[in-house]
Amino acid sequence: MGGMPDGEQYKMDPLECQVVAMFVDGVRVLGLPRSIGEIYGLLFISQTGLSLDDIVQRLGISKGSASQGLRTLKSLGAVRETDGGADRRTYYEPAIELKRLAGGFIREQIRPHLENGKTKIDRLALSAREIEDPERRKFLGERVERLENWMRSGGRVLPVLQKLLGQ
Amino acid sequence: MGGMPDGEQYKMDPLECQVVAMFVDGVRVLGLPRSIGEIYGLLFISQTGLSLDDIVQRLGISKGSASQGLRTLKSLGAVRETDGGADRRTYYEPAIELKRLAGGFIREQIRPHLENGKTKIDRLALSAREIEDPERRKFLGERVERLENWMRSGGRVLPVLQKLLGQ
DNA sequence: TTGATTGTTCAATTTAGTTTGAACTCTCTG
DNA sequence: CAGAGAGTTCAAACTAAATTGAACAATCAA
Repeated sequence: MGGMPDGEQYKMDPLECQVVAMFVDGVRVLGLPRSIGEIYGLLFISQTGLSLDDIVQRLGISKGSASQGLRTLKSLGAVRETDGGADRRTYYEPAIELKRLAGGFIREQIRPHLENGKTKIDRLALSAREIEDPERRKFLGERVERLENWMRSGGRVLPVLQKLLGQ
Repeated sequence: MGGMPDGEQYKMDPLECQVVAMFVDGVRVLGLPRSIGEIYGLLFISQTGLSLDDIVQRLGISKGSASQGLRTLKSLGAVRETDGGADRRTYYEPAIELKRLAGGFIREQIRPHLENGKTKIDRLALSAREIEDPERRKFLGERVERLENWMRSGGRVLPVLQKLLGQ
């Protein structure tokens, strides 16, 4: 009789909220959606793996959001699945080694853009060579070269980054 | 009689459009608004400095957007102003050294978040020490330590990054 | 001082991106 | 095979962020 209404029993405590809010801020810098930060933050501060339903309950977000967020986190290598034993559910745990997190982010979010950029610059270089006016053509050639330099620098930096972050 | 309608005479040519589109993509990765990419891209591919009105005309964006975009680019050190001689207008030119661009971005966008994160972790560490349950307290202490490590790594990486990008 | 020109500000609007939730698939159990 | 539980999908609703544009400030010239 009486007692706590359904849905109240899984709320996060203030400290957990603090951590979740911190990660929400953190992922915004990386250009990822809020829910990703919430989910990772909750996992980060939880002592045991959590199921999709646990996450939905504690964060008060929809199953759809949680499912999509977990998919992204998996693709980034930021969470891993563990089999719940007898239970039919999947449980999720966070990867907490910076090396792994940074590696996943670089692989999934940065490298593709670098590749893409290189392709675009190649196309640009072709267009630039077609320009009639020699002075303009020379200028464009210099700019294209500059862009190619930027890309080379980017390519050189990433492995160093990963190395430094890998402890 | 006849002739080109007003507003047509300053449109960008296809190659300029290509470059602008490339930079629009580029800045999105950095979490900056589209207009920033458009403006920087246009300046990057222009042989002479451009006034605010030039930018408005060629990109077909509002004066407000151009003004705000230029402010951000200035704060990032990505454009510099040149005085238009007799002209009362200010002209803008792009900074094209990767070192300068990366340095500005790190200073304006990354460092502040790192500082902010450190503050939040300090507060978190205090909260964590108040927890009654010793097992939970120990776990939280470990997580906080992990966060502090991440921040330290971040702090170490930035100078190296700048060095590598500085040619 | 008045009018013209350049650039800024910010409330309202528009756009882009995220979240929801109902419908669906898959798999397991009895 | 029917039904229940777990998880996914995606169109629609919602929210956050960028852009517009009109009013405003600042500066200069006559």
